[in-house]
Amino acid sequence: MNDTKKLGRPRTFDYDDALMEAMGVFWAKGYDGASLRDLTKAMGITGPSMYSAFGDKRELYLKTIDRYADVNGCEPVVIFETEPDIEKAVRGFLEKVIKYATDNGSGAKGCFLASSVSTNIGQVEGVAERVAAAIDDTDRRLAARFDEEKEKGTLPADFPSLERAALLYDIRQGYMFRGRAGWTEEDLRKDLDHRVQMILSH
Amino acid sequence: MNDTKKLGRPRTFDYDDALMEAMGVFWAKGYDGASLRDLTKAMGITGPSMYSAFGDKRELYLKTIDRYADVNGCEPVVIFETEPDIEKAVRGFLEKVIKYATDNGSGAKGCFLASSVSTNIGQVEGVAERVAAAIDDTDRRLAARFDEEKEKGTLPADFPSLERAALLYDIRQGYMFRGRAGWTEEDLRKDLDHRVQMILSH
DNA sequence: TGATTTATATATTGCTCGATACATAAAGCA
DNA sequence: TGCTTTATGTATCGAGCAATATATAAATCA
Repeated sequence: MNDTKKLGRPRTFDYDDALMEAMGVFWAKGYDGASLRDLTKAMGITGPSMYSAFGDKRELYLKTIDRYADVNGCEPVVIFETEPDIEKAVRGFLEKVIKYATDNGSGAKGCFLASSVSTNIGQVEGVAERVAAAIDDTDRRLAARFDEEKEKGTLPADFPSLERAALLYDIRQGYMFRGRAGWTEEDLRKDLDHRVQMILSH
Repeated sequence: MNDTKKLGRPRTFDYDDALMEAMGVFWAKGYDGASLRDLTKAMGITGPSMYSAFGDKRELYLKTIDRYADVNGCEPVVIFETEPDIEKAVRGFLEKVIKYATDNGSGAKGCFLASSVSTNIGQVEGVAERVAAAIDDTDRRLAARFDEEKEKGTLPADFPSLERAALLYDIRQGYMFRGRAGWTEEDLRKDLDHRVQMILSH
């Protein structure tokens, strides 16, 4: 679209790489906790470069969200979509969610959107719409998989795909919440069987 | 225990009232968003009085949490405990949650703990333990009601009270999340019947 | 080459934050 | 009535924040 050659000194850093680094900082420290110093240091650029390339802190944040939504589908959802057996898919989804929710390793717990960004909904303008779109998208992706199973006959024709998809999503949110409050992987795994059964019950 | 008369000038404001005012500010603006100016103005006291009476901002926050946990049981839970008919109790619980989650009136959405405090778990020391205790307490209160129904014979003897209680709690968390992201009451009410049925299914 | 344009680096801005030093007011105790 | 203790009010602290002004470096275009 815009093929016109650019004038002036070219950027000396990679835009997308810098965005990914910024995402990591926001993920680990949250929006308020991530200072411009933290961000620009991780991105390997100086303050003015950040402002000229991304606008301001808020715009940078929104851009990391958009990038995440475009590229990184949350891993649990990908597992749910690719595992052939539907019961294993549901179980695999929840197991991955539990792993994410209780992994203290990197400092970046859970799905960026569901776990980190979601806490800034009321605080940073533009976040709510993006989170809402992400929830909607995930609901639909999960429901689509259930619909496939209905066509294959693995699930009954009257299986309420969208309701179960939304329930699965909310269960994920519950796990994330409990994980952040200190529940261990072992704790959360206790009613895994029960929940898999509930999701697929008819 | 400590009946010794106090020396010196007595406090000219009511401790508990000030705490409730502070809670309102934290509720509406979050921990970071609530500045000392906001807090002391709402409490009707000056900075030094706040520090001498409550310690610092973080301690004030923790004290509002403890006070909320002691006094204000979340209204949905109370409804669930008092409504005689178990199906109406579950429905009433969820309806109240949806109301809370989508009410834009006061600026203080949802349960203070589940909706506001929970977003600061990783950020403010001492919050995680309190939230964990609150989840645990709520799980048990919900499960206790199911157990009562089992004794009355309204629910089957093998009804998994604790699992359903935890599920009910996580559904609440999901509603809160969607509400904050912009879902309307009408949106959330759509699969209310489905979820009531799931919670009570056997 | 010189002119233009854009990115970078240094240094610094004004602001708000949480927290306090200081002096004063008001209580109990002798 | 002093003396001690605690709360209050004013005024302000240093730190850290997001954001910029200014000058310099590196590219394209004539």
